[in-house]
Amino acid sequence: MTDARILVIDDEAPIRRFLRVALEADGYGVIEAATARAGLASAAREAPALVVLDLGLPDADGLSVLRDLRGWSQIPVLILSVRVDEAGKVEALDAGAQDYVVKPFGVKEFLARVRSLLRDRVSEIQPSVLTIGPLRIDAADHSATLDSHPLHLTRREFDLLWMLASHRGRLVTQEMILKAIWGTAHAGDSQYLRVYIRQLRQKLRDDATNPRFIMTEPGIGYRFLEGS
Amino acid sequence: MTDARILVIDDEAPIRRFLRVALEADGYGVIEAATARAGLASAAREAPALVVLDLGLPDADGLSVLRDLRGWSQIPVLILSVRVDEAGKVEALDAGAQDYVVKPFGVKEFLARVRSLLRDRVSEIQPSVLTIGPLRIDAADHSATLDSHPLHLTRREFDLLWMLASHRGRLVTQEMILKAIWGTAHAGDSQYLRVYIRQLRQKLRDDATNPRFIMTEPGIGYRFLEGS
DNA sequence: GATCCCCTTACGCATTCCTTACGCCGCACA
DNA sequence: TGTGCGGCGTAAGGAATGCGTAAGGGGATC
Repeated sequence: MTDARILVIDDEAPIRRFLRVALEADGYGVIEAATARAGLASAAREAPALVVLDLGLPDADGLSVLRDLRGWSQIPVLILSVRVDEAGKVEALDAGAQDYVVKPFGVKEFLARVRSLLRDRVSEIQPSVLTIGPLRIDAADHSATLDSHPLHLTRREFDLLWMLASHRGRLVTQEMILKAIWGTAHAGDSQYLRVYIRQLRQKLRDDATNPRFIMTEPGIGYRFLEGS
Repeated sequence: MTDARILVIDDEAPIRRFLRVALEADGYGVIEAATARAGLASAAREAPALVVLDLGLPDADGLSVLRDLRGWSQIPVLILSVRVDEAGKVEALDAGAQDYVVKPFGVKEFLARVRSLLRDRVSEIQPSVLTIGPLRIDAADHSATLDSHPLHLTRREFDLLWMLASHRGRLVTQEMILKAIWGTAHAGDSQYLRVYIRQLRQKLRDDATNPRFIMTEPGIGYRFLEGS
């Protein structure tokens, strides 16, 4: 039915498994993350169509995950929580969540809410494999090939490539990239970016002054050029 | 805060009044309809930003209103209902509703859900692209074209162009521009302005004495002329 | 213990920004 | 009609910033 991928951020393995089974039965791909840190990293690397976020994470306040995410992404977020009080709901929704479901919940309602969230955004859903000219990028197994030859990319390099390529044609600001890959605390360290952009370009056999792939937008950020 | 108008379709006058008071307190305009028929007519006539639909209407099944609406409109719909069972929720959400709130409900949560639904549509309402005659300016892209030819603008030049063009037709004082682009500390350095106005005009092929775009208002500021 | 990856620093170069200088025009005033 | 003045437009050069590039240290992994 659909190849939309959904990121589930929850520290409890049974709940993750429960959600995985339910979502996969509806035809979605599921990515799991057990911690806030891993969840944010996955959100940046995988560009899922939806994030299901449990607020009861051990390593960080769930809302801080949401706020961090909203610093660089508009991916819709469905919150799971045991809190039934209004203040908690209001806080989460105002922090940028699209929906809020109280545990325990019915799986049919949950799936219906997921369908509703994804329905209006079908056109924005990223496939897990991008093909741009001679370049092929697979988010599922973090591999990339250029002219059918495998590219040996490090994690940071792949994250950066995916971030740019999944926004192909559009401008991506330095701040967005830094927040997504290095975290909000490093939003000003643009030097990181220059170093990794350089390494990426080298592996893509790209030229900074006459780029095939990564175009610099001086003072703003970068843009991945659209393949013909 | 906002001038979005919300259509409330509910047959019970006290509930309509209750919702009106709450929504207006949050700065929305409210349109009331007491029947399915009147609600659909209002939705078509007023093009509200959001529809709040109570399923317990006397003259028609609430879901039929929703399905009718979805036949010709993508206005987001928030459902109110007394039904707590999953089947009812699933049916409504799958019929095209964006959210489903069970009565009785907390007004704070309700308002937060309204904000959430309207938040995502702001970008659609407020486009980042200006088109003025042969000139096209895209704020999200930081790009501009003149007669379909790309303009190579520096950051300052683009900021200045956007400042003027987004106030098209209206007078913009030197002080406003200087404070916005160079900061309050440079509110008196009108020489900056003259230099960058000059560069902008050059790139826009504009003539200071007989301008197509940027008209000087001596002693006060500048005005971006309206395209015909 | 070797390798790989990430972070960090340094430096040259190009672009952009700021700053200064000067000419023109209209206006006021004599 | 001449003169001074203020505001604007224009030109050019030095300062500052931002980008690309190279290289090396520290820590994790195997």
